[in-house]
Amino acid sequence: MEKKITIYDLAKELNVSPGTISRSLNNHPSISKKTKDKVVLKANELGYKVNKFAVNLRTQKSNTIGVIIPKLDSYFMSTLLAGVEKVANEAGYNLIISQSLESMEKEKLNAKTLYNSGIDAILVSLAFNTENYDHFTPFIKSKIPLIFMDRVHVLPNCPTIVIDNVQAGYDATDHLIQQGCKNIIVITGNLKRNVYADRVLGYKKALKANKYKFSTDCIFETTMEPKNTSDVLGYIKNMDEPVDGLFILADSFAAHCIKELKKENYNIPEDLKIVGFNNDPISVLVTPTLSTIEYPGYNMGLLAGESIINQIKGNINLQETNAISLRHKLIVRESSRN
Amino acid sequence: MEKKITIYDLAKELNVSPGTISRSLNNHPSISKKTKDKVVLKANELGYKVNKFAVNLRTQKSNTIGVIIPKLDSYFMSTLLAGVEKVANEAGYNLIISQSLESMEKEKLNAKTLYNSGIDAILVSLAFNTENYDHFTPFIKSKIPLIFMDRVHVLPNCPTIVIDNVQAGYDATDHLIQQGCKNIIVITGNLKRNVYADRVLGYKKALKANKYKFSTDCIFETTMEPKNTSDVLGYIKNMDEPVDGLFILADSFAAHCIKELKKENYNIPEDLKIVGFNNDPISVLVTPTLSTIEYPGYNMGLLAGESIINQIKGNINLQETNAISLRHKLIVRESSRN
DNA sequence: TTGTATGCGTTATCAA
DNA sequence: TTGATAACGCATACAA
Repeated sequence: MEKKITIYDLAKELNVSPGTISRSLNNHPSISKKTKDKVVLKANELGYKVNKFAVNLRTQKSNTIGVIIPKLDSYFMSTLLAGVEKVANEAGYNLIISQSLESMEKEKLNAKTLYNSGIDAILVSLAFNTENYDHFTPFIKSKIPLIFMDRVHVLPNCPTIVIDNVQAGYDATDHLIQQGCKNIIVITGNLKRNVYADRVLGYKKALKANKYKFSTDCIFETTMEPKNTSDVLGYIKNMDEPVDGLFILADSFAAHCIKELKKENYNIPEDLKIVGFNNDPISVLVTPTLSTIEYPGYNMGLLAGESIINQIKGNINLQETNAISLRHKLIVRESSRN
Repeated sequence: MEKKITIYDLAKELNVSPGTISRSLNNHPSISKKTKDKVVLKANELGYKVNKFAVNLRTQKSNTIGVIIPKLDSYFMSTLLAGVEKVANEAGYNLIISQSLESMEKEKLNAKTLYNSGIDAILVSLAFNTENYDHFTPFIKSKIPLIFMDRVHVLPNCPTIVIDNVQAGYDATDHLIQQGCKNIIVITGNLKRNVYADRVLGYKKALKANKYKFSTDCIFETTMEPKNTSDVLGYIKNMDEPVDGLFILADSFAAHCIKELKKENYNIPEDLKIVGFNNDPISVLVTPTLSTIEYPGYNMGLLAGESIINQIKGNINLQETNAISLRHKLIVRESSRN
């Protein structure tokens, strides 16, 4: 382990050719068991370690998957990543992870870096404000598999892994309506992102199906940072009709809102019913416990990992699996119960 | 971008040698501005992209930092990682992240994989049950910088980045004592890990300083998974003397405990005062809000990133920076207030 | 079953 | 300021 041992050193030691060493180490079928054993033994003895740099150059592959996500420190994302990492690791792939910090510019840089670093495939969840997708074309042109997760965009040959956000939005809204809410407001993140836009779409559909009238006033867009709860409260208080239902598209922000609302003496669920999104652990710890949509982050990660590895290995039918949709579930808790 | 362009292609196009191309692209001082411009222009025109595999092989470096952490999906860890990633990214390094899932065996595998993959340095936070550290010796022997973060172990030439867990444990306990608690129980994770052992040590010190007697019954070790709250409750209820203080070494678990305790009609803080650890976002959302120790995960990540990069670049004095300790802070909230 | 020889795309040394 | 050439360590096509 002191000096770097190469296959040439082993070859010299054992009086065979470097080719034989290489083949033995890679368990090539043409090599006799005897030779293989001999080589492997010697390799361990001398502390031989393959030089991945050479292997990579030779094979033009890195056994590495790149990942771009908005932020590492969110419950959903870290759960998703945990899933991806598990699958990738088991399949012998490493993960290079970078965060866009919700900025398209950083996302572009990350994409470029990852492209140059020679990853075999890439997994992406888009930043809040990404509206140009040219930074992904190099991957497509070079036929490097690209899969979008959760915050997706439709690009040729790039499968997406999502839940049915429209239906989820519908389910949540319909539930609030069934609970008797008359004036339901949606608190959403950036509507450029499919996840939010689709949920809002579902909200509208549910209103329509229940013959409620829709008004754009009922949509409040925010960055969903804790400091912005006061904006939400201010907005709600100034509505003409009293608000009795809140559909907040992220549990963590919903939890902060609940805290503020309680301070202002709103009674939840009596005066105001709330449904969140994600089934973040916070949802069972907050008082009242938060109704929400279960969002299978870990499973999404597992699936994304499996899919991308299948694509790398070429054993997948792209046409058939262009958009994978995972199942969501409405979980009713105290915050929306009568 | 269609066919792979190499420096040879550029050389042929421009009638210069490949060496000149390489030097131009790397902004080597010996090349005239005119040639450089010409080369760069052509490179962009043809969509040239360096082959990192070749660069890595040639230079025997990968500009990549390996990371092993117990779990990606915890607030503290994802925050820590966010910090590391930021610094690394800005310095032009990629992060290869793998999780041990709290298992020493997986940690060993991860270490081996990362070692083989040719990372330039490695950052580690140990699994719950790691008690053998041989899997790190290859890095030390090969002089690959290794820094332990948070869950650390003292190994030659491996700096550690931590907070003063002993003092933090002392502060929390002393606070509970000052609030009038007579019988304080510590709920801890695996005591093999410095973070927990040290906090418990601080707890003992605080008892001693206040002339309280210590009993091993006052320490309850658990995996701190939500499902284990009932064990905690059972334990507390069966104590001879009524418990009036709880020092729970992780906010997330503390939050779950509070929920259970409230169900059992404990009054917090009247009957029972609680201090957690980490200043997890949950601590302000739970009712009552949770007193805790602020744990600077993001800053720890930044520092870890900076330190490891300094070490890679060789501009650091190892002796001087063997153990970096970050500042913690007791945050008093409702759960321990009189 | 094994050996030989070449190339993967760079960087760096030495000469010019 | 530039060119020629030799590594870097491995995998593989082709020969033996």
